[in-house]
Amino acid sequence: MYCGGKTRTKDKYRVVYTDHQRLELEKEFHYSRYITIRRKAELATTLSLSERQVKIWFQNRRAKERKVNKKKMQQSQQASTTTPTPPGVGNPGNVAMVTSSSGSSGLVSPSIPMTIKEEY
DNA sequence: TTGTGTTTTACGACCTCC
DNA sequence: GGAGGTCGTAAAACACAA
Repeated sequence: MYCGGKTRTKDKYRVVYTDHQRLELEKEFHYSRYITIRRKAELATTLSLSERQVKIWFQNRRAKERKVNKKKMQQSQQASTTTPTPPGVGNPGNVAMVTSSSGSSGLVSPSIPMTIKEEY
């Protein structure tokens, strides 16, 4: 399913996205962590990227978020073990929210929704 | 500078859902 | 079977202390 052909060429192992491209992708990610087919096509056009690149970017972005959340959880657990605070008090990272829907939006159900209804 | 650790693109392998 | 998900990883780009 190569959308735009090979992007990893000999002289360019990977390209660095511009600030504008990153910003737009981040905005879309903030709106919804799983992009729809339609939005993916739109973003790809407006940002001069291939749909494959947009898809990969979202995959990597979710991976990054999971990594950060994991780190946060470990830190909060360490804090709770080192300092004997009563459970349920504090927990700066909102752990309950972090585990399934992974934080910010809460738009996403824990089991990954393959069929996201098309907004717009 | 430069050595090193982290972040960012891109891909392959494997899995799930329709 | 195809599309798209996670996970692990490669390698360039970047940040930053020494």
